Amino acid sequence: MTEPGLRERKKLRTHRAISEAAINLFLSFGFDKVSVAQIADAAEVSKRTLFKYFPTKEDLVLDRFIDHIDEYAAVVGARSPEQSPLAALHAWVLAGLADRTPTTGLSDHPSVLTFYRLVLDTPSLSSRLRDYTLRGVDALTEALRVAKPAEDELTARIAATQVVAVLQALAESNWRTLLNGTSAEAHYPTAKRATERAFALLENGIAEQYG
Amino acid sequence: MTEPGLRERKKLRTHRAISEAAINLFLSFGFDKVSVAQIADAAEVSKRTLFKYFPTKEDLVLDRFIDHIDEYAAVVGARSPEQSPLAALHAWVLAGLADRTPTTGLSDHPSVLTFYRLVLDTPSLSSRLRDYTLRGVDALTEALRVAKPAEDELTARIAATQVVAVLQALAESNWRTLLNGTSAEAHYPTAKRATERAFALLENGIAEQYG
DNA sequence: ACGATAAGTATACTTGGTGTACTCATCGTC
DNA sequence: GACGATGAGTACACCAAGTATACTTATCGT
Repeated sequence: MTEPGLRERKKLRTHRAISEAAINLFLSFGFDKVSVAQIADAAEVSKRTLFKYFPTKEDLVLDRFIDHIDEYAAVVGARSPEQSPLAALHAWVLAGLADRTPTTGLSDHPSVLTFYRLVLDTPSLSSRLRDYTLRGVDALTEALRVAKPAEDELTARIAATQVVAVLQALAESNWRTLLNGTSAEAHYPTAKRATERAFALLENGIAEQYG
Repeated sequence: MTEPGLRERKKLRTHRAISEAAINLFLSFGFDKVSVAQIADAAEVSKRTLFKYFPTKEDLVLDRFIDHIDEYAAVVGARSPEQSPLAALHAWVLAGLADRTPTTGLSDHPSVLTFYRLVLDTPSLSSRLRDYTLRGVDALTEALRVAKPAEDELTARIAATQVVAVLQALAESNWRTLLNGTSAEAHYPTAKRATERAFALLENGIAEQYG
């Protein structure tokens, strides 16, 4: 186990400096009111360096989401052997709600809230976030294939698509409620009920409602 | 019923001239190898005019998809009263497959194929296409609410999300098969089976497979 | 200490998209 | 059939995201 050298530590610091400068400016003035040149200035690096760390302006914000794109797949992959993929995801979402994990959309820490507001009302950010989400579908498809090799690829893909779409819709619904002023505390029971409902729809289909 | 005046006809012509110039150039050289300035030149209009007709470069290609955004919602809205929303969508997809409708991904007309190839291997185009798809979800959510007012908004939204995601995945799977060289004729039975499977998953859920 | 390697910079460029002020064609009305 | 209002189209200058090139400087392994 080698320590990270000076070079690595400096890279980390530069990364953080740029990211923080960007977020601060974005939160103060709005995403489109701040140019990357201003951010580079504030972080005391050249524009070229900035783009070496963050390939696009959007990534300055969404960088923090990237770690989470494979989360669904990871949950399925790490489940205990007797647990089904859906059961694992279900339990994980419920735990996330109880913990007020940002991923579930039920965190009302001010910083998290402003962050989500930024994303939701900047179209280019929402759009690029969806790009990431799509990669999550690929990962989950793969995880489902591993979990149940008997099912064919298309089935796994369809199921993964449904799961991601539903969980995403659920989280977004929670965000919007919180952005409207409801506290996480107050919304918790409703969010829990919505989750149960969503998993019921996933598991048993929508024929009962719309078939 | 008034005839379209000269002004309107000229607008139509300009629109077509720009669109055709763009598609030709894109198919010949690739989306990122052609600048909007070149397209404006080829269409003999100013850059400013081009952007009056097509708000972004991507829209030069995706303009033709816009008409189809609300298609799912329209199908649900126009169904006969005794038919359920899902049944209407199901029948419509099967009819589309039989007709080789481009929307279903089962058309192997060369022009349609090159068109889809262009979209699939240009990330910015795929991305913007997904933006449109999302608007389709909104429309379908609304249509489902009208169809079954007893269900709450979140349920409708979740169901709509699932439907759109699944049908999209189906179409994309068909495209890829056709782009790999299989004829629409040869793929038809498989595509039909996949559709039945997909609707079964939608209607009855995925608990049997992954629960 | 030293040479390889990689981080960072300065500068100029391309290109998508917008703002402004203008010309010119079409339209409805008299 | 001329006439003023309206809106399509143009020319030109501009902004900002991202890239290419050629360079300097800091860290690393030997």
